[in-house]
Amino acid sequence: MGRTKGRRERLRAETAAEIKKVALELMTSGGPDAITLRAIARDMGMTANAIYGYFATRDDLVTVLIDDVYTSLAAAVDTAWGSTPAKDPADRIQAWAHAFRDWALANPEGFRLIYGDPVPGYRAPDGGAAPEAARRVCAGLAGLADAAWPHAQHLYAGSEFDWSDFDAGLLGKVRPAFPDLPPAAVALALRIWGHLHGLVSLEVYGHLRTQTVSPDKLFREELAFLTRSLGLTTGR
Amino acid sequence: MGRTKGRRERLRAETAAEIKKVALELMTSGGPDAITLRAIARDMGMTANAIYGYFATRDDLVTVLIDDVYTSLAAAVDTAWGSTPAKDPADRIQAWAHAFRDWALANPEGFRLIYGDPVPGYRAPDGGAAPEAARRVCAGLAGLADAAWPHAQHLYAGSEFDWSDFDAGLLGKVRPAFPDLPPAAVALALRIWGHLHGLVSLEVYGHLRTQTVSPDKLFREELAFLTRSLGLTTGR
DNA sequence: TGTACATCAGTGAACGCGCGTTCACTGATGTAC
DNA sequence: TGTACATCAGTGAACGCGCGTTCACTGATGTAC
Repeated sequence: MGRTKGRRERLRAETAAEIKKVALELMTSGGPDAITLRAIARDMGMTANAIYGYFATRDDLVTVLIDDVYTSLAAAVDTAWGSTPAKDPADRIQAWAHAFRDWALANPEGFRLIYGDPVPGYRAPDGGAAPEAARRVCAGLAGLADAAWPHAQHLYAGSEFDWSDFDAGLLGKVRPAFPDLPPAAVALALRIWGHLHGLVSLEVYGHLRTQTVSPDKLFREELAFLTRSLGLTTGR
Repeated sequence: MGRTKGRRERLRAETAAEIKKVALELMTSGGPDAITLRAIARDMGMTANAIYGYFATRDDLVTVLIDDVYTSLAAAVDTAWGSTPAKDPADRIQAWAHAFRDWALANPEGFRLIYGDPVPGYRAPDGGAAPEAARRVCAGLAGLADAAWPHAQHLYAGSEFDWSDFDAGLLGKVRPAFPDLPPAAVALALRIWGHLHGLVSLEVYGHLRTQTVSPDKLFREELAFLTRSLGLTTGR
């Protein structure tokens, strides 16, 4: 009896998952506004209004999509970080960065959904899992700077940054987790984010593939220079 | 008679320019797919079909928009580069990079149009000014690497790149202009592009403003580290 | 085990909307004598 | 300078389309006795 009920629930969950999967696939081929209930239904061999049994509205679907996708990115980078020994900062940084890129290449629609043009007509609601996932990614970046800081801090003696340069919300996330991090290191974290985001988004949006056939080699060289410039030696 | 004819032509050109301006404004507030003939016409107090007097089709309008915008970016970076003395590579690099960022911040819609999600349903035609503008921006980046290479090349002794890593089209643009540039320097140019693109696109898409109130300071520090890591000293 | 009932995933027709595009037109601006 | 004509920017109605969403419904799946 629990069994039969479980079966219905499982089918429900599978259909909901398929709706999300198809929505992301549609986005890959046609941009964020290709996520239409009718197109999803068409792909699944259903009628459009069947989707209302799973999501109250199109915006609800998009919200769940963003939450899912963001959480999956956060999990990917956290896992990579956690499964590298803490004593080797260069390896940890490289693991985090590679996890970031690998996730983006495996989920290009997700990357666009999070970091690209907003879905037309969509406004993010207050709740949802996305803010928490954003916090984790953000804390991950701060962790990169934190790991490197003991070796790199002498390079930042002349940094012009102080706490007032940063958003209070960001500091609220970062300072409790990394109490020893100075403003210059937070700026370093943002710069590292810029480096990673730049190469990855050029690649996801197809601008890099038209220039080089070896984007991974480029990314590896980027990380080699990054860790070297932070005074770290790497085992990789 | 040349006068009166000139007047009509001037009015025509002004209307065409206004259509393009309004189209970009619409994109700012609503993403690329907010560029609809009806919305443009509404903003201008015209009927939608009046636009057909200026552009044969909506895709035509988008094509002209992209051409215009890309050409204006190419002009901005070329001008900045050209108006800095060749003897000071660090200054030239910083001028080029700042021109890139300043242009993007002044034309965020343009930046998204060139580097962001494609306009839904739009396919770029073969002709147009965009490829030429892309070539100029690309050559500009190669110029950055070229300027820095004499000072920086010792850092790239172990580079794994060779000519086969790059797209033939890219090399066709770059090698004639910079015949002395080795593969490692082309990779450097792409990495620099990544750094600039990363910070600028994070800023244009609003991800940086939620973290720091001083994105210019961050960009300046980025360039300071870049030129320093390339073995260049700067007068700025 | 068999039958009557409840649940509920999905249907099919319909709504109002904004879109790109076409068409026949109007009326002001400019031209020719 | 005055009049007849040509140009051409913009109008207004209409088309077919895909969209989100609502509604009353059907029919298979599961439940209770």
